[in-house]
Amino acid sequence: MTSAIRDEAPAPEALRQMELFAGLPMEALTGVAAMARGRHLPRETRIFSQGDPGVRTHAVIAGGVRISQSGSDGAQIVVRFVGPGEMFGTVALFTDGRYPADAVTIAETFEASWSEADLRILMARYPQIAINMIRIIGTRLQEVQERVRELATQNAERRVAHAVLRLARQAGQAIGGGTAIAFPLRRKDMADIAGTTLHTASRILTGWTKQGLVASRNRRLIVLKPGDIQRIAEQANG
Amino acid sequence: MTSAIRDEAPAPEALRQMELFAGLPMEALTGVAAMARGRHLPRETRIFSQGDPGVRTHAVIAGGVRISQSGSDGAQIVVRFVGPGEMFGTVALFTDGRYPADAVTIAETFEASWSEADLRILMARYPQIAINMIRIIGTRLQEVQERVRELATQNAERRVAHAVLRLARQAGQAIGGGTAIAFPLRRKDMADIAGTTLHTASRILTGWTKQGLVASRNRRLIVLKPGDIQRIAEQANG
DNA sequence: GCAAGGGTTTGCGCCAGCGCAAATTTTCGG
DNA sequence: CCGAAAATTTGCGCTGGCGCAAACCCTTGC
Repeated sequence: MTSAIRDEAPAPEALRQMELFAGLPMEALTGVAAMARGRHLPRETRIFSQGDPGVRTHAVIAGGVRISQSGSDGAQIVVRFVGPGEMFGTVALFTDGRYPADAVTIAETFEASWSEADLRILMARYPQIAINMIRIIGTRLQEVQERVRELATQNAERRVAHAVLRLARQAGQAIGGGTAIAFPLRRKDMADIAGTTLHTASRILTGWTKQGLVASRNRRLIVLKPGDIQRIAEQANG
Repeated sequence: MTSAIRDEAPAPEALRQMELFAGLPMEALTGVAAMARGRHLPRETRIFSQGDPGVRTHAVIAGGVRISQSGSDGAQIVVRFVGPGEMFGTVALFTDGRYPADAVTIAETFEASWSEADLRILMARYPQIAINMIRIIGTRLQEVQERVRELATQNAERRVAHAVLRLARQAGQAIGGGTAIAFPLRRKDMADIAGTTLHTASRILTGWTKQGLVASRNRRLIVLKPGDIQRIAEQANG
């Protein structure tokens, strides 16, 4: 999977895994692949910045990207982490044409992208792509909505628990005795995801570590007892 | 505008105003109108409940609808208020087929709706509808994202200020010396929108009333000094 | 191997705002 | 117009978690 990280067009087989192109015939995937620009990027590379005119739609083939947003005041939050097979920067095309957030790689990453013009051509030719996109954005809308509810009603520990479970589901890989989250994550990242501060996130995770619920190996979080974390996420406040 | 509240198909002209059908030829609108089911509903009528299988897409022609969501714990938030020309219940069609929230009228309302089958037929015939829907959901995604950032980084007063401004922009109508929000809004509603409690929302709004920034006339909030509220919304915390 | 710098942990004080409860006002049916 | 029910306002005490600051630890380059 990580063996093919080079600067070239992505393989049609890789695209089949992608939510946006699901259900397309092989012949279509070949066309999609031909229109793609593939790029191999080192970690901590900025792909686009908030406010940039959004001319391309992106997808992660391998690696990971952090999407973060900052307000007119300095305040910053992490919108989400994008892993293999997921799209990002798509919404900009159809709204005001500007990227609503920053995108920065968090590891060595192979990324594919399509121009707005090409994507519209593809959509016109294969309406399934438009339907897929509605489903993708719709699902994301529901997830973000869920996050709003969490922020409004749950305390910090529950929010961190939810964030950890979400990340494990999205980017977890089995490791001896637990599930490791693929990306390296700083405490600040966890805090920004869960909507709390560095300090509070640190306290919570340290507490969990002492209880043996999670562990950390060089910036990578390992979930040892998902059941217990689940319980924290679900328990009533207080 | 409110004169035509009766139980019948909506006029094609009314549909032209709707974001989902923008840019369609008149002949298409006639078809869309023919497929619609129009209903006149008294206030506090439940249109659908969270978890119901989502078989129809809805639009408000006149009146207003409150969309609220409750978690597995009892906690509840107001997702948004839907005014004339806006759609609701659309996302359910393309994701898991269940409504993700409750919809209840907050005033006498004329609502139109389309079946999933009809909507898919329309989309196949007029691809512009699919594009419109992507833009609508995309815009909403950005707004909700914004709300996440607010909740994570701003204090209660700023959040209430943002909520009031958003409502005034969305459903404001000029009234002698100010902008009135069309719907009747309880303190609890304001609290749920801003992600705070009934009590805190009450204190804040009472404070503003004493300073002459807002006024209340039978449940309807009137914004007297939008500039000052804007300033509160933008000021740094503390 | 060591020093420098970034990331993390932790102690401590403080306050925004939650929650309870009671008083007050508004709404609404009859 | 009256009384009951609902909504709103307000006082008060308490606490989660923020913010500062210091100490600690772990990487990374030389």
